[in-house]
Amino acid sequence: MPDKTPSSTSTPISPAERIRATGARATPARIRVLELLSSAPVPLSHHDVELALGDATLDRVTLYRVLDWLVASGLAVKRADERRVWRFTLAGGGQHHSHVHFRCDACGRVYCLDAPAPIAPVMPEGFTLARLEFDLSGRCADCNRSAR
Amino acid sequence: MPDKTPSSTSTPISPAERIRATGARATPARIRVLELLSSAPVPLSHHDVELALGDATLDRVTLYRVLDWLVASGLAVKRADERRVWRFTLAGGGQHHSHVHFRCDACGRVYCLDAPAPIAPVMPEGFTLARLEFDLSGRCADCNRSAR
DNA sequence: ACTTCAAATGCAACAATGTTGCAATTAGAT
DNA sequence: ATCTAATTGCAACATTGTTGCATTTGAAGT
Ligand SMILES: [Mn+2]
Ligand SMILES: [Mn+2]
Ligand SMILES: [Zn+2]
Ligand SMILES: [Zn+2]
Repeated sequence: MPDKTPSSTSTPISPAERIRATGARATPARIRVLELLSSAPVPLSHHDVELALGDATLDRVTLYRVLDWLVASGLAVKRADERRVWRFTLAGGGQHHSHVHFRCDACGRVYCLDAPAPIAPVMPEGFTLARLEFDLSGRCADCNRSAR
Repeated sequence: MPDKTPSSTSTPISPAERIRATGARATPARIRVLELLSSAPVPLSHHDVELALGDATLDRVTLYRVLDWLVASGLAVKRADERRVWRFTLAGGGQHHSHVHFRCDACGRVYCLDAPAPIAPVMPEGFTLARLEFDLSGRCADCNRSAR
């Protein structure tokens, strides 16, 4: 049964459409950046996006504004990585969360452990839990070895 | 029974002594900053220290170097706060670790839950676990209420 | 198609935070 | 008191982020 939804085609919503759906203008800058976030396998920093845009470069300030607008409009999510760099991901896809990470205090590398995420504690009344992250730190094998 | 430790007085080790114990020079800059960290009830940022130094101001770069040296020498610990500002604490006091935090995505406030810290997973061979942190995020009661 | 105008952009200027190179100073050993 | 490597101060630079304002443009209406 293909496409029975009233007043919509079966085509997945395009970046431009998702932008217009918020009531704002679908500009090339927003479309291009949203496309990048959509296809990126990992969260992108401001700098990553700058590089990925290549010759079709946006003004630096415009890019800051586009990224923040995407977040404000609910289309993207902004998170600081372990090096305190802001990274942006497409909103909605809850699948990448609940990781268990180990950060080496010596070399800074981050390891993604495949331990099961711990069970969420009971939240205080009225709180909504969206994401849960378990971060461990210490020294990695490499650094322990080279330290003697 | 006061003070029976061999070759030491009962006086707590002074900042200058702790610095010399590392083999480095006890300079006014290092002593002053270490004193500040010792008496601070909360982790201090570079800027906090600048302000606290008042008229006895150090050069900005020297302060960066002193703080980083304190960390490298093991006398202090450097951690990013939830606003991505580096904050420094006296090392050793292990009591503040293994907290469970909740950060509200809407208002940014951080709540310190009193849930028990989860059990550490088995570490890969050669890894040393130093600290473990369980971070939850979502919306707090205040923000959920005002959102409707 | 043409007009209209708030929304979005580009650009210049600024601010905050952190880094590097190097000459001058100084802690602490002899 | 002298000596010297460790530390400091300063100038210059880099990166990341913000603000004000003149110009351009998406898209709604004609
Ligand atoms: Mn860049
Ligand atoms: Mn400052
Ligand atoms: Zn390591
Ligand atoms: Zn809140």
